[in-house]
Order: sequence, then C-alpha cells, then structure tokens
Amino acid sequence: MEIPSVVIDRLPVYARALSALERQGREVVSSQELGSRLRVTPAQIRKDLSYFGRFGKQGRGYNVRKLLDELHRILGLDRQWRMALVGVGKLGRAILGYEGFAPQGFRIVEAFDVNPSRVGERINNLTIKDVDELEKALLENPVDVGVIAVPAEIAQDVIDALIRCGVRAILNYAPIAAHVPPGIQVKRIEPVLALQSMTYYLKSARHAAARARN
Amino acid sequence: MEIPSVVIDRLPVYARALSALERQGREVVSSQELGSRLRVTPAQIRKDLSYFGRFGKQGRGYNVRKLLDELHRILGLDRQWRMALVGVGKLGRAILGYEGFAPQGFRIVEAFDVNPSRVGERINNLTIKDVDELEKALLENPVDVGVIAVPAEIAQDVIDALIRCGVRAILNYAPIAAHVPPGIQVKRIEPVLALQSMTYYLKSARHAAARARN
DNA sequence: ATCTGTGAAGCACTTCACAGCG
DNA sequence: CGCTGTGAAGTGCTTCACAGAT
Repeated sequence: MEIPSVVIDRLPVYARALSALERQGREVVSSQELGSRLRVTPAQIRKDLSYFGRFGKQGRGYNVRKLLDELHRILGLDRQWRMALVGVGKLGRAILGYEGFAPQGFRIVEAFDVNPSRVGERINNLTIKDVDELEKALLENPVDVGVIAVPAEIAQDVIDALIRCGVRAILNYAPIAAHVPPGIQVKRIEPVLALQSMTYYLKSARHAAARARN
Repeated sequence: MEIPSVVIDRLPVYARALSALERQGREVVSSQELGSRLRVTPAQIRKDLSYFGRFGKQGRGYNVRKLLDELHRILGLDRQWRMALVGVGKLGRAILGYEGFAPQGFRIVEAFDVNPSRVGERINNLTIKDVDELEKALLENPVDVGVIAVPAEIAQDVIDALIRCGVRAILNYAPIAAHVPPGIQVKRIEPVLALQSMTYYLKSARHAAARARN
C-alpha cells in the first residue's frame, strides 16, 4: 500500500513528542493527549498509525515506549545514517557545528568544497576535501544523505554528482528546485521562502486589525 | 475568498524563478516553461495565479517583470520587514550571520539572550540585549517577525512574550510545536524532521534495490 | 466508561479539457 | 496556432462516528 507522504512527514513529530513523554516517565498516552500537545486531531494520529499496524489498547491508549520503538523502526531511526556535506562556507560551517544531528543518529562523515583555500582545513575532526574528489571518495565510502550548502548556480551539478555516487536523499539548503530522478528524496530548508509566505498574512492582518479598530 | 495556504506557499517559489528569468533578460514566460523549471504542472501555476487576477496574455504567456511585481505586491515583499532574534547561541549566531535575509527585505533589528555573559556583546552592528528587556524594547520599537533560536524548554515562553508585543509571525528553529492564538503565523525550520522522514524511503529503497538485483 | 481502529463521508487541492483571446 | 483562465471532474487527505475491545 502506498502511504501518503504527509503521513510520513508527521511520524517524526509524533516520535519527538513520545521521546519527551518518555523522559517525563509517562508510560501511556492517548491520541487525544498527544494530539493536543501537537495541535493535531486525535483521529488523524490514529489514522496515521493505522497504516502501519495496531499499536494501541482500547480504553487505555498507547504504551509510550512501545509506540516510540515502532516509529523508530518504521522510519529507520534505529540505526546511524552517514551524511556528506558539500559547501563549507558560512552556512556549511554552521551545519557542521550544529549539535542536533548526532543525537538523532545523523553523522556528517565527509565535507567537500570547491575553494582550494578551504581544502585540507580541519573542522570537528573532519578534513575538508576538494569537490573534485567527491565521486572517488563517496564511491569508496558511500553515504546515505547529501547535504547541499553551495551557491545556487552549482547546486544542481553537485546534486547530480551525489546521485551518481548512490546518494538517495538530499537535504538542500540551496535556493533551487532540484531536478532528481524518481526515487530520490529531496527536502529543502528555506527560511526565506517561509518568511515570504508568512508576510502574505501579515499584510492582510494589518488591514484586518485596522478594520477591527473601526 | 479564502485562498489555500498551499497556494500562498508556492508564490514565493514562483517569484524566485521569475527573478532568475529577469536577471537572464527574459521578458515573457509561459506556465509551461515556468512549470518545467520548478517541477510544477502548468495548470497549477495558472490556477494559483487566477486566485489573484489575470496576469497573462493568451497565446503569449506572462510578462516576467509584471508578474514578478504582482507577486511581490501580493506577498507584501515590496517593503522591508523587521525581525527580532531570540537566542544568540551557536544557531542564533549563524542566523545573524546569514546573508540571505537582507537582500529579500528581511532585517534582524534586535537580538536577545538570557545568558548574561552574552548581553552587551556586539555582532553585526547589533547589541545583544537581555531577554528581560524584550517586552520593553519591542513595545517601544515593534517588529513584524520573531525568530526563535532558544532551547525547546523556553521556546513557548519566548513565543508568548513576542505575541504580547504584537509580533504576528514566528520563524521557529526550536524543536517544539508552538501553541499560538489564531491569526499568528508560525513556520518551523527543522532539518532533523526533514531527515527523519526521508529515512523512511531510504529504508524501503534498500529493499527495493535488493529485490531489483534478484 | 474509555479509547482504539476504521469504513464512510466530507472537504480541499490538483488536473483536465476546452472556450476564448491575441 | 499558442497559451491563458476556469468550470468541472478527479484525486487524495482529513474528519466523522461508531463498533468493538478492555
């Protein structure tokens, strides 16, 4: 059965909330309570989970530990994932320094840059390699995920090279709509696009506020 | 008429592509061509734009400059937006240093932190203020957007304070599902969630690849 | 009594397909 | 003839509402 991608996108959110509950020592949670924490309807949570099995107990709810384990298994979070970063400018350095990846099992194990002055530099126990060596390095020592932090103009070429090396998931910080063959996952991280859609509502809200004052 | 939020989310993407076309000196573009660049169907582009007016010419397409102006006007991108950053740790510093905001009209004009050792520090012509002064500073000198780069535990409190100061849009880098009153916009930037949903497909793809080899 | 799991209904977004204009 | 703008059809996700389990 084909599971809607919106459902897959919500599972990590559920998993994170369950982790928090577990840390608080909670053993059981209902779809009702989980939903009110996450601003998701209880029916949606139950429906989402029902794609994968029957994890709850009627009259009681879900065992926090058990459901969390199931979600980790479903999402493939019960293992380590290897990532390669391309582009070690300002943004790339921030990504390398970000401490949120490792605790979730995502490790950056290679870093590449075009700029010769950066090649050879060591950051966080990682030596920056020339992007010319990318295919050689990744064919020898494959990674699961590519992280793109290069300028828009060269992002597509970098993505193509990563895909030739067997990378099947791309976390794209470059402002382009990547072209990839079917089966390859791409997620964009675009704070500017997020801002630019919120301003639509700010603009309207100003009018609404003005109306409300009259 | 209520315009679907998915439509609003696509408009900035169209605007960015039109900017690129304009820089290349293109005067006219069809929904067909724009769509193939962005991996969006031509019908979707035409339908999206039709919510706001009739901007094209039959038999010809859209005037690049004109459509771009319209989108900027619709999205409220024909002005500057003032932002306040809360949390000037590693992530907050990267956000302050990010050069992608200013060219699009988004300026960080205030920065706050709880850590006394950071208060008073100057970064990029901006003096970090104590978070205790947040409400005073923002009531005197309001901003449009709040940028959250604090730990999860205090993120909700910071968001509440920003909303009390009239902030109506939040760009949230903290790993929580914020609770906000209706009419307040929130967008999350969560690279880890993006990774955690992609791994679902990587896991499956591995099996698919194995099957394909047999 | 409470809460899950799930068909069925409802709703929202996408795509079709074509009239009409340049 | 090419391409937009748009009702209508199609598709897919969300919510309802209730049988059934504890």
